[in-house]
Amino acid sequence: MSHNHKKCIKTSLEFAHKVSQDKAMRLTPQRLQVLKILLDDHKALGAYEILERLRDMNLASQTTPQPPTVYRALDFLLEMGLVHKVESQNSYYACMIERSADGVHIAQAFICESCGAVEEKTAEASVKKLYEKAATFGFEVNQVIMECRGFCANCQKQNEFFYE
Amino acid sequence: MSHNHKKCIKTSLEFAHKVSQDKAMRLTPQRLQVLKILLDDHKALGAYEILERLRDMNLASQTTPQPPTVYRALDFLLEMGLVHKVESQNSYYACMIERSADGVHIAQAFICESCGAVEEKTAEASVKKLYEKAATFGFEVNQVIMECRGFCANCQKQNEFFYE
DNA sequence: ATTGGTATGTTATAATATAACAAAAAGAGG
DNA sequence: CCTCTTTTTGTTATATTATAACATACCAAT
Ligand SMILES: [Zn+2]
Ligand SMILES: [Zn+2]
Ligand SMILES: [Zn+2]
Ligand SMILES: [Zn+2]
Repeated sequence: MSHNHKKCIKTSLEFAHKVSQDKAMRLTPQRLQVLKILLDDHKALGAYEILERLRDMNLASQTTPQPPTVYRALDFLLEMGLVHKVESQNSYYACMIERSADGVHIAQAFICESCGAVEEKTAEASVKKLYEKAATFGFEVNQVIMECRGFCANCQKQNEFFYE
Repeated sequence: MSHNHKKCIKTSLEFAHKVSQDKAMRLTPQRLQVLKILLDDHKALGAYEILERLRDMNLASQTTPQPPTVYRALDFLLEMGLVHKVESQNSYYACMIERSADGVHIAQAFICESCGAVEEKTAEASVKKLYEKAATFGFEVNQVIMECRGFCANCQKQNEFFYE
């Protein structure tokens, strides 16, 4: 997945500010810091990895960030739809799809088990089928979790020799 | 979800024995005990809930089961496709769909957030769409996780007054 | 019987997440 | 600006989920 990641970050941050304003929610410096850590690249990080980076970034400060700090920031960012959780590995990544006004949406994550990269895609088709299935037995859907684990195109190339 | 649960358990156990034989894997008493605990009803249990029940069942024995005992049994049952994990709540439930020879399959779990019941369905349509999406960017799928959280038909009925 | 693989028992600890409460900061209204 | 209320942050402790490591027991095949 090669792209202009600087621009990618810029767009995401602009959207984050916008959606926070719209919802009258406060994207405080701490929350922003966590978001930036996750935007750093397209990988999912565990809460304690985020904590480490947060500490690295705040060596000058008098206080050392603690776990609740990270989890609170994540709660906020998840709520705003700016970050998603990879349930199958208890890790978190910054949303990377173009969104309309509202930040909240169903994410479909493709997680590479070799390099750890996460590709997020919209999932209208699969989700539609899933809703149809739910309807067949009267299930009312609140939340959909779709995760796909495997190998990204890059890692397949790099490991071609395995298949010879 | 009303059905003949006695028969439901019987069928599942028979299948478990069969698939273990076929794969030359050993469905030992401990593993069987954990499976039976999960078959008890169509809910997902956490590993430590399973542990408690296991302890209750083995009060007579000299030894008290420990966490690794549960996790090892779960690893086995997951591997055999006899049990699935609900990634979004770190819990486990016994597979409840009719399966062909091989026990391993993609499960689609509908989890009621009110009563905790899990309905498992086959998900061919959604999964097909998901594979198609993966193909568009060369992603090689190893594992698919599909979980749907919401309210089952029963709980909707019982809470109708909420919507008045 | 010996051996090599598999399963279990046991202890300790790692990794993930939250409770609870105090202090500080921010926003709303006068 | 001052006060009140709500939200956010700091801090300590602890709950919850999962695995490492190593010893022992079991089982099956030579
Ligand atoms: Zn990018
Ligand atoms: Zn997203
Ligand atoms: Zn049943
Ligand atoms: Zn199943």
